[in-house]
Amino acid sequence: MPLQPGLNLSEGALGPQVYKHMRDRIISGQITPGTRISETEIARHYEVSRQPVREAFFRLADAGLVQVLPQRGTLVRRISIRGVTDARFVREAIEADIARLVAEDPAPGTTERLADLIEQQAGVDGDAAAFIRLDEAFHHTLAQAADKTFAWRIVEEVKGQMDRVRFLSTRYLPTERLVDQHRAVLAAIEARDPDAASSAMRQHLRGVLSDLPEIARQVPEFFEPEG
Amino acid sequence: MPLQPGLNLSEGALGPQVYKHMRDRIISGQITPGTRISETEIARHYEVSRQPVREAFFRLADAGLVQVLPQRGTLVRRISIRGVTDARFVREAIEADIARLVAEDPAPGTTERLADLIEQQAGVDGDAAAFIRLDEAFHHTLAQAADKTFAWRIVEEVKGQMDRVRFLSTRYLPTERLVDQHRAVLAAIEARDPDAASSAMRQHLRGVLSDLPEIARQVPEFFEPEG
DNA sequence: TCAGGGCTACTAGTATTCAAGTTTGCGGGT
DNA sequence: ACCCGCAAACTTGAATACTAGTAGCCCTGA
Repeated sequence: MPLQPGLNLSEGALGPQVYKHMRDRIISGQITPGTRISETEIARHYEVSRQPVREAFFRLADAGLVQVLPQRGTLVRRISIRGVTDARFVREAIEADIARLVAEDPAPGTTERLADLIEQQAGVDGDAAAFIRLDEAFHHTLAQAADKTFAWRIVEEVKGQMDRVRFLSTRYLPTERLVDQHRAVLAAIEARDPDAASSAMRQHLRGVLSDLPEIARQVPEFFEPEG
Repeated sequence: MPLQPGLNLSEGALGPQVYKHMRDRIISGQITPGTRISETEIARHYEVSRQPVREAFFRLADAGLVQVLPQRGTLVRRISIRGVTDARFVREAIEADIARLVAEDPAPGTTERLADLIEQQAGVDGDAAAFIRLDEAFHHTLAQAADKTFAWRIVEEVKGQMDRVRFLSTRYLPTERLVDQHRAVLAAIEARDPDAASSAMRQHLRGVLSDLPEIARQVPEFFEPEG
């Protein structure tokens, strides 16, 4: 008899479950930025005690998704343009090097798997969540091919900030262009051209946020007031 | 009437204080890797309740410094060669790009500050902790000059694994060579040569761990058995 | 009407208690 | 002497109780 909203039961610790759930809700925009949430409120919602919720909040705060104000409350951070571009910087640095490594020596089966993912992406139409999932799979596959699972953890940690923006641009996601960019990365890898792979990845990750200013203009209430 | 070992009082939350303290103790090798520690034990030691200690343990686990085994105990992770090189990979990717940015457009006063730090480093003799502190200041200054404080947070998170090794090589720290590498980075920046700055940084960060295998051979009990 | 002060309701931080699972060691039986 | 099994003493996970501090509201007084 767990709970009504998501689902928690005796399969694994509660803290991480709450974290994942809250993280998804924030990144996907189900919780409006600026909303004030409280530990007790969330605890009631999931029908657990404050303890696991606190753990989740810590990690969310580390990820920059919420802001804890002692004795005052916790609120969902608005998207900071600065924060998003900073996240992109880190991600670009890491993934450019990963692409380089893969191009130098691709693990067997890598190119096939990447090509398959790209095809699936080309077939997606309109479903932003599905596309983002496939996009994540593409990048994750590259990281695995380079045998850099730890680096991928860092990327994941940072990626959330970028995905928040991408969920906002649901209808405007230029999937065509993104798929082409993935193709460019794959082509460079197949050509065993590390420099090309690296720069294709950089171009891709910069392009992902090309419409950031436009989105910030359209939904200003989701964004931190400019500094 | 706080406590005997470190010091905690009514200035800030206890959790972060415990985290910092434990982190330092682990990174500097004061707690032997493989040691089993328990929340209650540490709580008694700091004369606080288990709650803040738990928070600290979470973050230490995230940083890969401890391993929490439910219902069994928590133990200080041994140094994993794989983990250290993975950390270096991430750090190299980020800091190479930072060095590139700084070389493209150094903030005013940057080169002077870097030169000053290098001089201080050259003067250090034998004191590993002091040298590591100055080394950190050098890299931190670069990050600030590139206006990448967020990226620096990631670097810090990852740096711990590398510093553990460096603390072990107290006497063998080739400070001369490291200072020279810093000079190379600075020279590239002063020459406004982004490519040179980037590759000098990469070379530096790879060199830092050149004696890693040797150290692992000398103090095998600090290291994870090879996979 | 407006300004000031105190009270109340709510927040997160901390401490304490309870629960569930694992390890360890002792003791009896073979 | 050895092995099996049970029980007690740990461990962390979760829930509850308590503390301290903030903010906002209402009431009072001018």
